[in-house]
Amino acid sequence: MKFSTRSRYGTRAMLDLALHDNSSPVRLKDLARRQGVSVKYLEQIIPALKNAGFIRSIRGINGGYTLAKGAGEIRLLDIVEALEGSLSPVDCVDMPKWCPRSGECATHEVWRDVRKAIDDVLGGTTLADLAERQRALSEPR
Amino acid sequence: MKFSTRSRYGTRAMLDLALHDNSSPVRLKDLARRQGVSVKYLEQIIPALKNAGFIRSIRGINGGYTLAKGAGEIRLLDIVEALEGSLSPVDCVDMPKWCPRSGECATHEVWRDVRKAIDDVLGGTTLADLAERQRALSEPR
DNA sequence: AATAATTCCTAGTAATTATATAGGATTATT
DNA sequence: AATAATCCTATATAATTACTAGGAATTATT
Repeated sequence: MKFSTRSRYGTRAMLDLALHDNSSPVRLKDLARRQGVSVKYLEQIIPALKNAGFIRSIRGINGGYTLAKGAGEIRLLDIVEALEGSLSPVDCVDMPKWCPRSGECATHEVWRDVRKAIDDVLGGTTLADLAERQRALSEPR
Repeated sequence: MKFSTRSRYGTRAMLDLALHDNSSPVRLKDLARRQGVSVKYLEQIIPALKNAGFIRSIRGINGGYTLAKGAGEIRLLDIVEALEGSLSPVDCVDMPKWCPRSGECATHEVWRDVRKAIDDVLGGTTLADLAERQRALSEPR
């Protein structure tokens, strides 16, 4: 019941892009250095974010990545699901038929509740919210 | 981000024991048949529940398992953690030092919120609640 | 005392997933 | 033409998952 490093690194990458939004494209090299992840591994994670339509890439020299939408339109739920797959703690939540008991199983209902609770947290937080939290954390006091 | 079969089967096993509480000890054979799991696999899951103090075993012929406490005193959170380990979606939630960034990382806060949401659902549901839900589901209407 | 039915314990194993690394192809600026 | 970036595909390794197997220990019944 852990998120994979893909989700952790990928979410941090999205946050990094959000914080550098209104500047020139962010090079993978810089992103990797700031986040403490290898370029090669990030390179493998990024396509999922691109396919999901969250980021745009610019190739060639002076290339890099930028957000493809406003940070306020991207929910953390979407990011993590793009990287991790469904966040249902058991398969019967997404596919009731997957388990023949699901219709008459009380645990099924609880797993559904768990899923909803995760949805509410991650679905209620946008990348803009996350960036704001980050700025608050980094702010000198 | 899935529960293991240990958690799914183990929780169902606990529910089964709760539903057969005030009768003679439940044999693993019967439990396994009703839940559609092999005896051998359940045999491997059960010790975690016993070590956690949730069930009691009676050895020898006519042996089996019973709950060791009232169903109302056992939270699903405790059961799943006994079977699954910590439900924190990332290690930095339990061990902030595990990631050097945790003190200044906004994602850390969100992962903490996710953990809390799961805690609230699973910590707010006892085995007695689950059994009641199950009875309601099985009830003829 | 023997038998049978149960839990208990330890080890093994095949498949999958996680976490990367490697090498080179493609693209665009200068 | 050179350079610096993204893109694509393959490979490696370690850990985890989901079991299975075999037999030892225990206890009620006969």
